[in-house]
Amino acid sequence: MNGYDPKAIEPKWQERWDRQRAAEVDLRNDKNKYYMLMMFPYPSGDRLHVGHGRNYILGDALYRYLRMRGRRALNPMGWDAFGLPAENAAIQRGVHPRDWTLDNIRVMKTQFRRWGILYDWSKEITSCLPEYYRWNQWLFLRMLEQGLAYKKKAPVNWCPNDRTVLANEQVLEGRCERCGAAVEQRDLEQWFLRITSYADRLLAGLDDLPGWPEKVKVMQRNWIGRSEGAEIDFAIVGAEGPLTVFTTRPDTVHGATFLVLAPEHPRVVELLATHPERASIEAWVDRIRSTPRIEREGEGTPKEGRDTGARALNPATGEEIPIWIANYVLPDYGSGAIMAVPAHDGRDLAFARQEGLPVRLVYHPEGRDGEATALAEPILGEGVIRGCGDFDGATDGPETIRRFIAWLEERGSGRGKVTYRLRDWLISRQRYWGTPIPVVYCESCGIQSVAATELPVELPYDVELSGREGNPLSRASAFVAARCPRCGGEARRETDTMDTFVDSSWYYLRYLSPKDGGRVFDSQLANRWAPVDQYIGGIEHAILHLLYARFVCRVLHDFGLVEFEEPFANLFNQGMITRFSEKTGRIEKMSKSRGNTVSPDALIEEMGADTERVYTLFLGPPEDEVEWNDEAVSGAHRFLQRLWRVAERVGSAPPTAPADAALERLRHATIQRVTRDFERFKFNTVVAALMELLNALTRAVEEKTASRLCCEATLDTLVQLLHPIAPHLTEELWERRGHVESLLDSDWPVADEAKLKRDRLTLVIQVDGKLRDRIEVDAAWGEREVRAAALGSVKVREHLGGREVAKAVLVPGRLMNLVTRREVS
RNA sequence: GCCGGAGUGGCGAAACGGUAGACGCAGCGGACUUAAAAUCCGCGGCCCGCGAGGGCGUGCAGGUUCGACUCCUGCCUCCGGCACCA
Repeated sequence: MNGYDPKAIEPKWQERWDRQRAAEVDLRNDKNKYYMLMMFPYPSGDRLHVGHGRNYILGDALYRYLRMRGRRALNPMGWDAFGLPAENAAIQRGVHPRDWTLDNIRVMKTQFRRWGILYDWSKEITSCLPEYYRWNQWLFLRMLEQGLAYKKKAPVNWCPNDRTVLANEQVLEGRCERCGAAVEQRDLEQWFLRITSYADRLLAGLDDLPGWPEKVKVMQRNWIGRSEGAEIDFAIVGAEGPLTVFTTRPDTVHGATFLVLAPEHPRVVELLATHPERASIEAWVDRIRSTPRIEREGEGTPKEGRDTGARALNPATGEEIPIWIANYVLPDYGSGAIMAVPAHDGRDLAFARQEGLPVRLVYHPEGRDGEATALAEPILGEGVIRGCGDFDGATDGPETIRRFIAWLEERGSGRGKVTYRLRDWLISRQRYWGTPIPVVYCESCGIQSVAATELPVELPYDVELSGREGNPLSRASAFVAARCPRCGGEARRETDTMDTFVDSSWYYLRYLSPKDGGRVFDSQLANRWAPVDQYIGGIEHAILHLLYARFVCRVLHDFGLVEFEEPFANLFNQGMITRFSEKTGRIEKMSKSRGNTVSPDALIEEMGADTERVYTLFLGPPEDEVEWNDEAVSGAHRFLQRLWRVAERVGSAPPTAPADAALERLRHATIQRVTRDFERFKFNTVVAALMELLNALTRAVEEKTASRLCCEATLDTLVQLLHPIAPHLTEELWERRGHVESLLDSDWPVADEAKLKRDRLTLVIQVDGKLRDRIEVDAAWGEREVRAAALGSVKVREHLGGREVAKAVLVPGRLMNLVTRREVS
């Protein structure tokens, strides 16, 4: 045998796995099925670095483990292939997005292969190909038909850099999630999906997901943002129709001393119609409306407002109160209008003080009477109602709120109402590289769906990608020109494309029948294989992708296409890999832009993919953020080299030797530990346990303390347990040991309880909880015998110092604690 | 501000309420070598002590317990999410 040479071994096994189609699953048999899935990647064109490697290596280790445990594991892979970078590459380098993307996919595939990662490539999907995206269009049309897709003119988030609109979820702190540019507000006609009508189901469903990290569920709950309260109608003096506000505190309606509308509120124009300074106020409204979100909604943003001059009637007091417009009221929450109760709300109080508006107490704090005019802080959660008739004496709490709602409903001036923070999902994008929205505009028939038989609406290949303002598709006249499916007349094709999160909202179902040209997916297979048993991906999708996928799953459920409502039974979020960045001078997430990436190519060249895999998994718990240490990689490499060397020498062990039982015990204990840790995703301690076993085996072989048979059995076990983590090396050793079948098809070792037993063991003796001695005891001994033996120890007697033992606690197999203090009674 | 999560050697970390620091990196000492690399063996929390040994130690302060890194209460620091959501 030669030394350990990963450069020879790794390609050999990669080729063999390819040839054997090692990961291909026949879906007709779903016995013992396990659907595992990595979030499909965007083929970005940047070569994958070791930080990316973590996800894929983690998934592959799980996959191989499942296979060895006898599961029929499905592990497909595909490409989230639409998106802006492809279009930007086209603008910058003149490559067509399609060619650029498909090239990147080829490169990424070879990188996966070099890592020794197994996917069922017969199920591959690529979202930018019409075979896939036609079903996005189909889904859209079904949703349009059901009223779940609609078009409306609304103030939307506009990214001036990417020159497209964004969904709410894609705006982080007022900035574009992709490029970081400050998002502006524009009024545009856009397509939306009605996710809000699923808000309650999406919220309730979270309670049925025990296999999801609590953190993700909390984030989704906050995002959906359910709040209970009431709508209250305020009549406008001298105008038709009431102004409706939403409030969570209908019990403070008597304290509402003015109303405030968002500048976008539809009645602003009407209320300002007769105002003497109408022009200047409208100019102010326009300025607020076009302010970037980050400036308008930032915490430190000063409150600004204008009095409309119009007045409303407080339905509780009958009093006339002014109607204001202010920047601190959000247009797209509740009804875009609030009743201001300065006495009991900090924001209203600040605004009232600034503008000199009146403050009226509803809840009067005990012993601090008549302070309303001097109030510096709002009264929250204390006090008793006064001056409100029948409600007098009530205290702040849900019961009082319920009474007020009942009272408002009785009088017809309000009703209980639940509001969500969640907005409808804006899916229109003014970009080329996405799924065309399949509708046409006809002069006489209006918006018309493209007929199902006309799908897919294919993205034209030849378009001019110049980076100019506006969607390149709208300048592709051959694409825009269409026929109205209803009247046959001339029509204009929709040029908006879909948000790429539409692609990823149902792709896990398409993997099950990727080539089916006749339907979106095979429902029967979907009901047998889905939901996905284990989904793995980054925490950055906690809201965006995972919420959309849960929504679309329910839609498909309601269409009768799947029986389940939750797409992913278990979710695992791996942590990211960090490294010191010369550029920023800090330890940061590994990424090309921060210039702190480590390329796997050189690493694999030098030490092999197995070394990278072992190191990556050994680095720390998979869910934690871990720092890449260039020097520490060699430890993983040394481990594999030592394994190789011991495999070469194992044959030299003697036929019989004294310490077989000890090595056997460790072998079985390791099987138990490793199996448990694989189940818990603790790959780092799996590696540690295997290092310990190897250390023991090496010692036994070197010192000739265990027999050849025993050493070989230990080596075989070690090789099997290590296979999910270092697949190439272990396959090679397994083959050299004379095994014929692939390790993937070998049976996972089972720990033998009997082998774990021992006759004598070392027990720790504590005196008053402090370790004082270790003694050899018979495993069968009970408390009495152990206690006698413990008292036989000189050290123990010294520490007892003649005191009486009040109590002796025996933890079998571990320790005995001798307590001298008496219980205090 | 609200909601999560985390604080353990020089570093990455481990530890069903039961011997804190397994495993590894870096370091130190030694073997092999003309030498170096590679490899192998040994040491390694802090303090006192020549030593045997003893004391202290898991962010801080308390509590529960025979026994607490682990459970409870209060605080500090860091990280993440949300944030004028009425």
